[in-house]
Amino acid sequence: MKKIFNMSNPKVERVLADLKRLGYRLTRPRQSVLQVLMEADGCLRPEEIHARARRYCSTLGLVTVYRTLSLLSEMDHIRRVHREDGCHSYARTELAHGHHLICRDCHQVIEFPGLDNMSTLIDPIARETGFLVEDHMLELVGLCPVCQEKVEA
Amino acid sequence: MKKIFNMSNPKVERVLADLKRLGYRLTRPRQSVLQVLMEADGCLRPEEIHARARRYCSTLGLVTVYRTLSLLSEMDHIRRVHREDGCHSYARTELAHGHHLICRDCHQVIEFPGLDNMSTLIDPIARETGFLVEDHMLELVGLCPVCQEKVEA
DNA sequence: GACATATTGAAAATCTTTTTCATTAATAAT
DNA sequence: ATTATTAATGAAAAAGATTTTCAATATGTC
Repeated sequence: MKKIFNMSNPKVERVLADLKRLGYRLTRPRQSVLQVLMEADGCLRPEEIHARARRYCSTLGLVTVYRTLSLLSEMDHIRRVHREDGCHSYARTELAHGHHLICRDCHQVIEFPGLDNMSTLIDPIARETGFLVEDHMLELVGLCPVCQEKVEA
Repeated sequence: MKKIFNMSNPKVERVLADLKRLGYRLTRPRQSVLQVLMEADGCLRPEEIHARARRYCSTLGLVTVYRTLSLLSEMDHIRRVHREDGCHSYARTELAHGHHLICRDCHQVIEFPGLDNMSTLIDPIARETGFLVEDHMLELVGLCPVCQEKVEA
């Protein structure tokens, strides 16, 4: 299938090429979910992704959204973010990589650097405890500047 | 109601006193859940807590486990820990406080210090982004020494 | 364009967690 | 101790999120 969007987004292109490379089909439902994820500047819940992606593929089912999220996660093009309520959100790896700052009001996600500091934090702990640390998750939750004003107003 | 355990656990005692102070009743179901949480050295899922606490209170329902977990969380005697699969586990605050190191195999939780380092990590980020950081969550996931050997064996 | 089959959507199933509500039991008053 | 008050409980049902099943569909290949 040909691409369904006229204005090609380089991020989308890259993932499509990768899907193709691995032998996956470039279906309309997949492209619609991908497009939504790549044009978003924050993390989205499966339900939100479904709603938005329907604008590009009206027959899209929620199940396919889950399946696509799972596929894209495995390929590490998106990352799963844990929400306080126990559900999950997803954001493109670029945003979710490393650590993130999540606005509890607008759900905007900002990535921040600090990976170097992390290993200085983690290494001594690993040494002391004998743990083999395979992964770490740091999430800061708070209010972004815009939502702070909303609260004050 | 009188305490249901002969050997009193000081951690349990302290929470019971606090419950009493706040006007909550010291019921057998509550005491059984509390006992399980305070004698555990790791984090447990509601289902596991239910299974274990039934040994002390055979009529205990899962619903009451959830209600008690929610109450004890609010009182900050236990903390909720996010699991990779999206479910939650609970551990007494003593264990869960600050940051934790979770063994992905045996689910043991080890607390580690490093809170001081955290604010040196967080403060500059808050300054740069304008975010009001209200909470942070750092979880390290890996293999504890015992489970590392199990894998190698 | 036709074929083989990966992918899809809908419905049903799972699983965790919450809500509802009549019953039970802890506490305080007697 | 007995009784009254009402917080707390358990069972069942509801609510959500996510996964599985399966027949129908659409993609990439020949």
